[in-house]
Amino acid sequence: MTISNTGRRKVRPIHPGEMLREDFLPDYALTVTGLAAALGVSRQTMNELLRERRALSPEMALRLSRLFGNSPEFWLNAQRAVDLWDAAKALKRQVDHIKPLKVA
Amino acid sequence: MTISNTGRRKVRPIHPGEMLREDFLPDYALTVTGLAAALGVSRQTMNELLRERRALSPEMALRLSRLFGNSPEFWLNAQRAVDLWDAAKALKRQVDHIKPLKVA
DNA sequence: CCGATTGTCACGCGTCACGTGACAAGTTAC
DNA sequence: GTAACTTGTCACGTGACGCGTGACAATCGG
Repeated sequence: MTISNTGRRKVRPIHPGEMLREDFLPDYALTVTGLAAALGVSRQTMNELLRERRALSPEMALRLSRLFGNSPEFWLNAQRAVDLWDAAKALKRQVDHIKPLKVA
Repeated sequence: MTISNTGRRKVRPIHPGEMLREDFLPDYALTVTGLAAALGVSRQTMNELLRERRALSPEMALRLSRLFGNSPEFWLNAQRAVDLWDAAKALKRQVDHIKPLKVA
């Protein structure tokens, strides 16, 4: 089982901004400004993404996948993992009230 | 190759609201109101999702997966497909301007 | 026949991704 | 050594969107 299973993780999944900041920026020798320019977005947008202050949007996933040659799903998988982790944490009580339907 | 590959599809992927409306509602004999109540959300929220007027949120994916016994990823995969399809359509020109980096 | 339920609309609220403009600190050029 | 530029970051405003509430006509059940 690939540990990407949701809701069972104890620690918050890696934010895509951390991947960018820790791996991609150094590997490709890019600055925040340079990356923003290469993607065609504002420096502010990249800055906030790198600092994990905002989520990675589908549009951003498209741009990054084009630039780095990977898939948009790669980026969105990472974002979805943290989205689900955060949502599960916030909605745990409410979701627990939902009674699973019988298999019919 | 599973045809879930992104950007190559000619037709817009199935919206999760259509899945709910066409498959799950009939199979489980649920009404919009009944589903909303079972999930703990407002009728308006379910109505707009079923009519494909809004996207399926991570929170909603959690609720649905709990109710129907499938994974949140199942629902979010469907939503992501349409998000990417829409984004690719809207940003095509801008994304085409991005020059892929050399493999370094 | 009347009350409850159903699907849908209009409205307002809070959140969030994004761009623009500005700023201090650091770097480069001359 | 100073002037010009670049870098990361902050503050502000905007449009989009998920969600709940209240109201409505139509339908259904007792």
